[in-house]
Amino acid sequence: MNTQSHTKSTSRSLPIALLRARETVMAPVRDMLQGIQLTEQKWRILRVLDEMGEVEQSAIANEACLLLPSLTRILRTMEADEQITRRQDNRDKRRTMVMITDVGRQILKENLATSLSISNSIEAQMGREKLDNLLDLLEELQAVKV
Amino acid sequence: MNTQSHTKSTSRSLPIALLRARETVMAPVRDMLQGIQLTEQKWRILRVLDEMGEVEQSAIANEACLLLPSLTRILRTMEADEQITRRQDNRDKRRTMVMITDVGRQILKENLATSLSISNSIEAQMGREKLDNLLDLLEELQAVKV
DNA sequence: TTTTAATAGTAAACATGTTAACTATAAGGA
DNA sequence: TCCTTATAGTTAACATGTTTACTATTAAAA
Repeated sequence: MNTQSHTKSTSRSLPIALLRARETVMAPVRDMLQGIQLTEQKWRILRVLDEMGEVEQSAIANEACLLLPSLTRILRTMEADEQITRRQDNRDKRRTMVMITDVGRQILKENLATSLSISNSIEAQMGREKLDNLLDLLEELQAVKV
Repeated sequence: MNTQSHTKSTSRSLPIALLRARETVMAPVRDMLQGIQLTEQKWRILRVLDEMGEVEQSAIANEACLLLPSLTRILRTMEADEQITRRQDNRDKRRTMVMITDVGRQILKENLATSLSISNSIEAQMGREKLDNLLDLLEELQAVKV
């Protein structure tokens, strides 16, 4: 008898189930990104910036689910690659405002079709209803206070 | 109009929703682990080993959702800390068999209660039914071929 | 106002994620 | 058997995750 015989088996463990599910979804996205020298994180950042316009770094971190120290490093290379621009905010000099560039937008544009076809493939196999159900449950889980 | 106006907003994006949900679930687990100098990955490895007995590294990687190069490094420190043992398999000398030690089991034992109370707290707030529903959907998503 | 506390971001250190190249061993086919 | 291919694992290099400590600036309290 093992130590955790009273616990859920790892196969029915929420953290691992979330991890595995994410692996499945991200595998084809990573294939796409590898072709264009972009990491999953940079892709998320570009999408958030395109969606939100010029925003401060904390907002990006929040939306793209990254910690600020990681973001600092990633934005440094993205700025060097001219995918984004950064400038100090005038009102609050602690803030750095970040914006996507045309280069960044071009990357999104060029990969939109592939990205969409991946989503569509998942939707086709799971069904719209189940997918919505899943997203609702995930949103609810996020809101839990542990 | 932004580039991805035809795409799902990031808030309704499956990869980010999975990431966020995982953050919520793992936050209290990380708090627990930080107190005992253990990373989330080492915790997963100990649980898998306790559950599966002596297994080869590929099996651990598979179960704990880790890549072999990561596992190689992590097991090296866990072996030094005497939480696991490793030995070459006689039949197939390519394989390394890994086993949890008493030290490792003790760590699990000492944190079982906390781990359980975290699970229970989530279950209490989401409800058993929804949680099962979520786990089923995640399992189904994992099985999708993209 | 002066002090104190909070916020935004960076730096450093160490662990893990990720890919590619490599070694050793085993399995299969000619 | 010899050659080829596949498998298990390691190493190296670079990117990100994670925590702690730090700077600069702003807000709030005394």
